[in-house]
Amino acid sequence: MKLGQATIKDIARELNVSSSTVSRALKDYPGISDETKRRVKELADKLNYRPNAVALSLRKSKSFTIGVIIPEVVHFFFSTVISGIEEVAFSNGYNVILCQTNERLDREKSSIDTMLSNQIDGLLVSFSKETTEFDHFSKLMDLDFPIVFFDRLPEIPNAVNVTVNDFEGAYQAVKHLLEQGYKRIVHLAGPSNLAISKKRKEGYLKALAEAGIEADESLIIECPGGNEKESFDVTKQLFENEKNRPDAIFAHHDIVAAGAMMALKSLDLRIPEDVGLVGYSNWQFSSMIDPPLSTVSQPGFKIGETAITMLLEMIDKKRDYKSEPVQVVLDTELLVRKSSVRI
Amino acid sequence: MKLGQATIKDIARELNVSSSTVSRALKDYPGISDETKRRVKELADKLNYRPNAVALSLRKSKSFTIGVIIPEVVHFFFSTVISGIEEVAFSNGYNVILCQTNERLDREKSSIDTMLSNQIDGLLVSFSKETTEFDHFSKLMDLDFPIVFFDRLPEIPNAVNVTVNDFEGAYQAVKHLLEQGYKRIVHLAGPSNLAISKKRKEGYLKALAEAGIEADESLIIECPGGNEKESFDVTKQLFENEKNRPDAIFAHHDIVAAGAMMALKSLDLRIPEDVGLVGYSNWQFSSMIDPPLSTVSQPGFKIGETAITMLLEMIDKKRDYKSEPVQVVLDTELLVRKSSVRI
DNA sequence: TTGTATGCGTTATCAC
DNA sequence: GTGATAACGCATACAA
Repeated sequence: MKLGQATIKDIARELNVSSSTVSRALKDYPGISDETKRRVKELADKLNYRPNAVALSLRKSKSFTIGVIIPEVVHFFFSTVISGIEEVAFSNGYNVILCQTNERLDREKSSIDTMLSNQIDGLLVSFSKETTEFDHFSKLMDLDFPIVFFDRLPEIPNAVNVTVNDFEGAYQAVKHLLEQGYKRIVHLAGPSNLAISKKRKEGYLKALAEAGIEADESLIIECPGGNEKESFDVTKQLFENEKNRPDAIFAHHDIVAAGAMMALKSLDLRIPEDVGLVGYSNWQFSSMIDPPLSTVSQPGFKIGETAITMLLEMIDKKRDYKSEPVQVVLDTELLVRKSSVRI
Repeated sequence: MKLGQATIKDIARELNVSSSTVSRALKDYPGISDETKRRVKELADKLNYRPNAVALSLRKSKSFTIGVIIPEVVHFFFSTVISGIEEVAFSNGYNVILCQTNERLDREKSSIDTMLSNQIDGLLVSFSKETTEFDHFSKLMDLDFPIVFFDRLPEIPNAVNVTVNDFEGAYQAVKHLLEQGYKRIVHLAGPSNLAISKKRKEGYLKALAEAGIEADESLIIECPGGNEKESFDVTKQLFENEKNRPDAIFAHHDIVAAGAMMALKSLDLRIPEDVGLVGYSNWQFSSMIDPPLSTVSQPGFKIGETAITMLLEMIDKKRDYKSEPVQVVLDTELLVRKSSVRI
C-alpha cells in the first residue's frame, strides 16, 4: 500500500464520534441514528474511504483470497481454466493469487508455503509433472484445509477433484478412427506417471479390444515432452518405412498431433486419405491448421468454474466434502474435423 | 485461513519467554543468546511455524503483493506476459493477484478497487478496449501509487510503460511484403481507439509511402472483433471480385490472419503464390498452419519481466520514475515463413 | 444510540 | 539479554 488512505479512525475523529460508531454506521447496523449514518457515509464517500481488506483478514481470520497452483500459464487449456476460476472468484468477491510451477516440485512446495503465509482460504491445484508424492497436500487436507484438485489427480484418498473423462474421450476418439476404417492406429502417449495419460491409453486399448484388434505395443509411443519436435521425429521414424505402415494416429495432445501432422506431410502422406489423425485438448490452432485437426475437446472453462465453486462451498462449509468426498468428471466432446474423415 | 497455525505467541508461551524475544530470535537479531535462539528456532520448526503475512502487511503497510489487470487470460500473448510477470514476482518474494477485465471498463474499475482494498503495493495494467478515459489510473498516480502500463498505452502524461515497437514491426512486415513483389496490400486493422492499432497502421502507411505507393483507403479495413469469422467474411468479400484484386494482406493479429487465410483458401487462391499474408503476435499455432504464417513476434515474456522489474523499482524507490518517466519500447521480430515468400 | 476495551499476529520502542 | 507496551485497521462484547 502507499496511498494515504482514509481509515475509520479518520472519519471518527473528524465527526467527533467513536470508531465503533463509524464502523457500525458504515454497515447499517441497527441502533445507529439515521442522522449519524448519513453523516458518516457522506464523509466516507468524500474521503473515498475503502475498507482495509488486510485488517479485515487479520480480524476475521479470512482473506477472501484463494490460491491457484498451475504448471504453466502459457498453455491454452490452463489459461482457459484460469479464466473460469477468475470469473467465479470475482463474482463471489474472492481474489485469486496465481502461481505457476513450471512443472517443478520445489516451486510447487514453496508456492504453497507463500500462499499459506498469505492466509489463503483455499487452494486449487493442478500439480507438476515432477510431483509423485503428495504429503505436502495431504498434510493440509488432514488439517481440514480446503483443496480442490483439477485436471491432474493425486494419489490421495478422498481428494476432492474435477477432471474430465479421459478414458471415455480417448475411447471415443479411437472408436471414431476405427469407424473410419483405419486399422493400425498409433498412440502417441503422455508421460506415464500422470493419471490422465494412463486413462487415455486405457481408452485407446478398450476401443481396439472392442473392435477385436490386438494391441501392438510397438504402436504405443510415449511423447513426454509434449512438443512438436519430439512427435515430429517419432512420427517420421515410424512412418518412413512403407512396410506395415500404420494408418492413423491418436495423439494425447494437439501439439503432439501438430508435430505428427508435419512429419506426415514431410513424407508426402495425405491426411486423411493415407493417415487419419486425432489430437486432444482442442487448442485454439487446431481448427486453423490444414487439414483442420479432429480432437477431443476438454471443457477448460467449466473445469475452472466447477473447481472453484466446489472450493467455495468447502470454505463456506455449505457441504461437507469430508464425509461425502466428491469426484466430478466432466464430459469431453469429440470434435470431428477433416483430419480423420475419409468416408 | 483455516489451519490452526502456530503463532509467535504459541512459541513464547511454551518456552516461557516473551513474544518479542521469539520475534527477535527468529530473525537473528543481535542481543539474543545463542541458547534462546536455538530453542526458539527448534520449536518453531517443530510447530511448523509460518509467519502470518497478513499481520505483517498490516504492521508494515506493505503486502508484497502486486495486482495485474489484463483484458483476457486466454490470449497467447497475454498469457506469455503473465508468465514473465509471475517469474520475476516469485523470485523477488512478491505475490501476484490476477484480474481479467474481459475488455470491460466497469470490471477494470471494480477490480482495481478490490485490489487497492487488499493493499497491493503496485499495479501492472493493460487496460480494456472500452477504456477511453484514464482518471481511475491518473488519480492513483497523482498519489504516487506505482503503476506500470504494458502493451496498451494510456493517454496520461508521464505514464511509465512498456510496449513493443508496433510502428517498426508493422513497417518491417509490409516492407517485406513489398520486397516480395506484392503490390496491393490490404491492412486488416485493429480497433482504432487503441494506440497499438494506430501505430501498426502508421507503419503500414510508411512502408507504402517509401515504396512510392499511394495508400488506398479502401484497402484498410478495421477488424475490431479480432476473431476468425469477422476477418473471414471481410476477406472473402474483398477478394471475391477478380477485378483489381489485392495481392497481399497484413493483418494486425494472427487470429485475424488465420481467418483471412481460410477465406483465401475457400476462394481457391494460393498462398503465397497468389496472395501473400503476414500476421502479428506469433501465436502458438502460427507455425503450424498450412502454409506456416509469417508474423511479427512480440516478446511477451520479456514485456512481463520488464514491466514488473520497473514496478518493483518504483515500489522500492530505487529509481525516481516521477522525475524521470520511462517508456520502454521493446523490439519486435519479423518471422518470415512460407505465407509471404514467393521469390 | 453511542462509547470503551480487547484482540487478530507482528514488530518497534522503550524500559529493565 | 529480555520483557512490557503500543500500534497497524477493524469488529465486536460489554457498558453506559
